[in-house]
Amino acid sequence: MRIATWNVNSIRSRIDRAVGVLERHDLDVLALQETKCKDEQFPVQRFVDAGYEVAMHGLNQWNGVAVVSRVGLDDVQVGFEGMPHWGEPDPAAEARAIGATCGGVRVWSLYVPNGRELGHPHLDYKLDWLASLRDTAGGWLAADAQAQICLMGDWNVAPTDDDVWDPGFFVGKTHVSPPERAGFQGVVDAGYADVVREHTPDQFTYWDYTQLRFPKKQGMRIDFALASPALAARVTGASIDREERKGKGASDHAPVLVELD
DNA sequence: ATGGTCGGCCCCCGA
Repeated sequence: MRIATWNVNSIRSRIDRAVGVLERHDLDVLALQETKCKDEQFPVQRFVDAGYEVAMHGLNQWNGVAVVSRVGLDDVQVGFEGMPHWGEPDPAAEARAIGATCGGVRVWSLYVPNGRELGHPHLDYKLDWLASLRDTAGGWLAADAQAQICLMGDWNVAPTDDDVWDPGFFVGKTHVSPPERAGFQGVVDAGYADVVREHTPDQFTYWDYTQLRFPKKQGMRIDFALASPALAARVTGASIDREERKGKGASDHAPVLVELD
């Protein structure tokens, strides 16, 4: 089984590339973030034509998440228990998390709040969001230690200084601050392991569109697949599809892929 | 080379 996560930065503008990713990597499941469209605008048929089912949740031109699967798509759930919201009274309205059971694996597509800037209320929202995820996902493992769960998506956190091209550049910026790193670590401490890093040393997943960041290799590692112990035991490999970042019409993120036995 | 932001309720905001 092969699963992946990708911040697609608008599914409508990149549907050809998305189908290409599925087929090139022979993926069973793909978690998408920043779909940037309402559900009725989602190009579902293109995935159906390629042999996949889709569960999505997006209410506006921001955010938006989806799970694409060809190995079943059961028990779809939008948001998680206690998920904080921003602006909208309905937690589901933020469209930042969707989960489904695919081929026996509980897959979550997550789009962690960006935080905007240090001191901004949105950063508090981000930290609250990560804390709620930690508590809820930790609870799933407390209820079933053998659960096969993958929390994957755009975490908007670079957990170590090795995960940014120049730590000096990021002093005073979001994504690297101690509270954000603690928020990420909290989910790890709740029992979820990054199963990609060991297979992709010194690789980034995101390069800003500006300043020629990609050709200059000035990126960040902020997209992760965190697996429960039972699922982590099945991982046989992982990779980051840097090729997908190349050329006209690329997302600013690269797909992150995980192979399971 | 991969190339000088990009996407979307689009001239401004969020990432």
